[in-house]
Amino acid sequence: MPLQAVQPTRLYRQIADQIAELIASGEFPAGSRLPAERELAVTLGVSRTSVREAIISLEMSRLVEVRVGTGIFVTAPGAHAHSNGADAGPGPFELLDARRLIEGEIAALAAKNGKAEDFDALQGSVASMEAHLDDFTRREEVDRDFHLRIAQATGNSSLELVVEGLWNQRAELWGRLQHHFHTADLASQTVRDHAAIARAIAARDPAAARAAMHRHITRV
Amino acid sequence: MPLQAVQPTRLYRQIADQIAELIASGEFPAGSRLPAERELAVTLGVSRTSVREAIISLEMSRLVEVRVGTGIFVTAPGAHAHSNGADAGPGPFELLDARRLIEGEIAALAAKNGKAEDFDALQGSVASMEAHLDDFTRREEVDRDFHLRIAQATGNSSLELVVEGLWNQRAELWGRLQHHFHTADLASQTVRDHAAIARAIAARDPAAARAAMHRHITRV
DNA sequence: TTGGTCTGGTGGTCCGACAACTTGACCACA
DNA sequence: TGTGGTCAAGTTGTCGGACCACCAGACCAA
Repeated sequence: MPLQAVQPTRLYRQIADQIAELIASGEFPAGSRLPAERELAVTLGVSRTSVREAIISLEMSRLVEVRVGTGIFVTAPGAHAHSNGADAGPGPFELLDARRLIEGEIAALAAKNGKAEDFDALQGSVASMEAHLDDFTRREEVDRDFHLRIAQATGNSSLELVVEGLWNQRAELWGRLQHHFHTADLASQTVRDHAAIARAIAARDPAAARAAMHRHITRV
Repeated sequence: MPLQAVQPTRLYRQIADQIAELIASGEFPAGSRLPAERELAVTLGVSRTSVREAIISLEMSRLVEVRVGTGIFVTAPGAHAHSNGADAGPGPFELLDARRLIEGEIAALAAKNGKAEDFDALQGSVASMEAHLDDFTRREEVDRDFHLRIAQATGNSSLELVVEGLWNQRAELWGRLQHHFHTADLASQTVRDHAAIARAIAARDPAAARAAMHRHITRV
């Protein structure tokens, strides 16, 4: 197994992850106020600058809303319905259904068309996720990357764009969703699922690949 | 019209927008390096802190990639090609392959889940195309509309977005492709194909719907 | 009751400093 | 020749402190 690249973990990401997890765990319910930036900085033992950067990244993910002079608030689910009005967007179950259908077929096609280097890349992605089991943000990136690589393995860049679109839908959903189940259990389950999918694809078994992908997404 | 609420514009937002526009306009091509943070700060007449916050927001949007100790780079990976003219993007055959795979499955699902009103809409779309056989632009619209309605018939708005994405890819392709075969023959063949697909879906026959869609796209 | 003022707390921005890192040039040694 | 070490310049990362604008609530006077 080749060595994998390491990269420095930036502080603001760790902070953002911690806060995101607290929100997900219900420590900070939707609509509640977070501690002040200065207070967070002292509590976390970092500078206010870093806290601010973390808050901005959370704001970008629509997890949090900053009100000048007042405080930082956990985004309430129905908050931006007013500005968007009619555009409800697809629900999480629709998205998962769509992914099961499409990514299942793509996995099958990847098993048929994939090349050795694609299989290696998938294997590497699984290993990378295993190595970052406790890094929430990193895990999300690797997860997305894994599914994109499968699409890449089909040799069809159009399909790659389709999968990218699906993940963008997912990102949009993220802001509207209140709770997030991100336990250690689920993370390791995801790793196992990914490994199974990678195996089926590498074995060039389209039916097994499709089935493994279906199982994976159903479980999610 | 009553007064509308004003909101304070935060600096990092304005900066991020400016940089994003420069990237979109090709001023900073994919893969190129942005000026250093300090330099940007001087150029924009703001503090480095604000520039950093803007960069983080761009990083969150995957528009930009920060390499510690080296610089800030416009995200380049060979995946997509919107702003970069040199990059090939998906070819027409890739796109058709992708459409055959995905729209085939969607047609099958539409046959399973579709409602009577969906079938009517499809039927209406076919009739509309028949009525505008010699109007090129109108035909294109109806064609796109037909495929979108099928996705709609699945009752899954996520899939609708996927099909929309595929047609956007197609639109982009046209910008690069000069000529098109648009004979009267092909037009009437398309009408017949669409009619066959609509029939199969209305008959709630998933296998037939998938097969009809495959035949249609293969012919194109 | 109404409107003004004050006050404490909050986020927004700026500045200067230093640490950690990357890169390339240069140099000593085998 | 080339291998590895050292150094310097430039970059992002983090820090602490400072000041400003803004918000909310308390308080007060007409």
